[in-house]
Amino acid sequence: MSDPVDRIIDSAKDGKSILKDRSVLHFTHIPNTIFHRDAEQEKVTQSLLPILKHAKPSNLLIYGKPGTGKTLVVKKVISKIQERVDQSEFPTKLIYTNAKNESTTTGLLISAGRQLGLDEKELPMTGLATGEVFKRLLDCIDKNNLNVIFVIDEIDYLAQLIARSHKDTMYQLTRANERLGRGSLALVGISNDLKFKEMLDARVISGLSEEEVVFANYDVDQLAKILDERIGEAFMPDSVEPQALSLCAAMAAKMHGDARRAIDLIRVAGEIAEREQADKVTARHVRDASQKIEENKEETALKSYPLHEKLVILAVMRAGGSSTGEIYTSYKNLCKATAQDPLSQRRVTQMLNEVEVSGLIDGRIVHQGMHGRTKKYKLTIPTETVKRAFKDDLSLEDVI
DNA sequence: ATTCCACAGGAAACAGTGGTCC
DNA sequence: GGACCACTGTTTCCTGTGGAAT
Repeated sequence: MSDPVDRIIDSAKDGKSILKDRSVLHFTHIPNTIFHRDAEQEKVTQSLLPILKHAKPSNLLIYGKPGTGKTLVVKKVISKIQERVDQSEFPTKLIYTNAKNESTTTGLLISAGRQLGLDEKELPMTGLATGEVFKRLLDCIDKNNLNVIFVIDEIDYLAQLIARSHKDTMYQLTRANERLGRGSLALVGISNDLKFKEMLDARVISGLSEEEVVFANYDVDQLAKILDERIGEAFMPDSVEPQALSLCAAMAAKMHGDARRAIDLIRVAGEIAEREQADKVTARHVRDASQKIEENKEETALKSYPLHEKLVILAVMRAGGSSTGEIYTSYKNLCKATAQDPLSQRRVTQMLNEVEVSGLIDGRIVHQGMHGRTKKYKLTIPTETVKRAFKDDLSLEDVI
């Protein structure tokens, strides 16, 4: 019997690859043509165009579900504009941040500052008041006479952060030009959530949405066309069955027409097919890929939780379908078994809500009349997935 | 009609960490 | 070195809830 490691390496080396260029299937890849987005590209270009005439562009708000090509279009337009602008005479600067990656509003401003070239000394990560961080940012723009386009992806998260911290960062950002002597700052907000404006102050809304562009969801045919183009670049000729392509498009169309999801699916399906040394990617590979993506997502989410959240999830698993009170009792027992100090019931209720948002557990309010009101929780994923995700956590060894 | 249960969930306060600024 | 700041994670306190029981 040959060595299993050698056998796999040898077969991979000898087997012919059906994937030609997998980087094309990565989400950062910007394709040459962005299908079905001509009107949106025109609108975005129009509103940023004033910068070519040395004037301040309008603030712009872009809406659309994930995977509708919003970020792609913005990046393309800005890179084209940057090619045309005379940098020596009219220095333009693009700053891109994703609000989802920042846990605080100050963090977002500091990330912007770094991209403007401010170092740790000029703009420290911590210790400064938000107003001071903002002032240093504006000073930098003013001093260098910069014309900045500040793209904030997933701006709805920023709105949530602001709602939590009661700061007026967003208002200050939209009115930054009033404080700038030289240079300018234009905001491009990208949001997945059409209703996010409801969270904002009327003053901020008027400042932010001088122009708006809405990206519609892709339908099955449009997704199929996008996939066809990417497959042509990424795979060897005739290595993806038409049924596999159609299934990918159909599955992604069900998820509000998410092109990114469609591309992920075909990539993972391709990798599965390649591992099996199949000649072609089939519909079965796509179904396997879909299942694998889901499982990975759940396991990663479970693993990323802190210890007490994990204990709460285990408590829900043990007391499946029970009320908050019963779950709390189960949680306290788990704490005892793992030698942890239990947190308050209020905090555990809060954690249950947080976990519910992620979709791993499902909560339903039940009115029991004389027996009060409670919320009953149950796991939405198999208990096996939870056990698999937690098995490497040493502090949970005794309770799994 | 009123009472009562078993919580849900908002608000405020607090403790602790890790930093800057003067 | 003390005042100040941002932030996280938590506790404490409190009000609200809807239907069964009385």
